[in-house]
Amino acid sequence: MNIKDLTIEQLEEAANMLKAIAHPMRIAILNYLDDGKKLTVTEIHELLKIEQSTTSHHLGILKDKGVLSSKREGKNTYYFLKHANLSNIVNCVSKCTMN
Amino acid sequence: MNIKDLTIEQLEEAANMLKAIAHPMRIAILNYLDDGKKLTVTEIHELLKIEQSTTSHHLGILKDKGVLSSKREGKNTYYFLKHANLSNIVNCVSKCTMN
DNA sequence: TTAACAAATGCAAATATATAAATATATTAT
DNA sequence: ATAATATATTTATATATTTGCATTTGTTAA
Repeated sequence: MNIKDLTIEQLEEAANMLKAIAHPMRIAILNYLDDGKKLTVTEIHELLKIEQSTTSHHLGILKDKGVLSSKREGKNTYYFLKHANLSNIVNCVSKCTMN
Repeated sequence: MNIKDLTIEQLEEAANMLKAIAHPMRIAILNYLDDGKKLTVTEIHELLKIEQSTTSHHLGILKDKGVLSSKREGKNTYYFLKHANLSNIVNCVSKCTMN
């Protein structure tokens, strides 16, 4: 299938995924989750110094749009990249800002 | 410089770039502009079957955020990718939708 | 300079998103 | 069952984005 022939639904799915990533705090989250790292909501909330509810909200968006997965272990929920290659997107754009 | 140490300004710039891309019509536009192709506003407006002003608006956003460049030739303005590697982002996300 | 075409801009209404405070739910230990 | 901790959800307000119509600006040819 040619990439130019994406249906409107596929374009929307791709856009939703990118939209999920396209936020300063969510990019910062993804930068911490490279190399298969797994972090809890509290760890991320402390690393980024943002509200717990805001952190949970951002993680929910990333999970809902297929960027992250999560796994509960006791009281904690660990979040991690669903597809390792999604790091490339963040790396690529982040590098564009380092000139 | 470590990618984890991006400043808030750099995170915002990266987010703005991704936000520019993260729209169904704009992804469709970028899919047409691979391999260094150059297309006019009218060509894109006809290919995508969207209003001329809407097309121009989307192209303006992509240019403003550093995704596209443009070059006027007579009555036409040609738009093209500013950095060839930005195709990777679109390819990567688009492929995620083709499973 | 006027007509015709190409592209960009101003505007308004509809829709979507971000944030944080407050509250609710889930899990574990006592 | 209660307390303590971790996470998620609800809600409200503020802000941003999308779209197309109408208009304006830029360019070429007659």
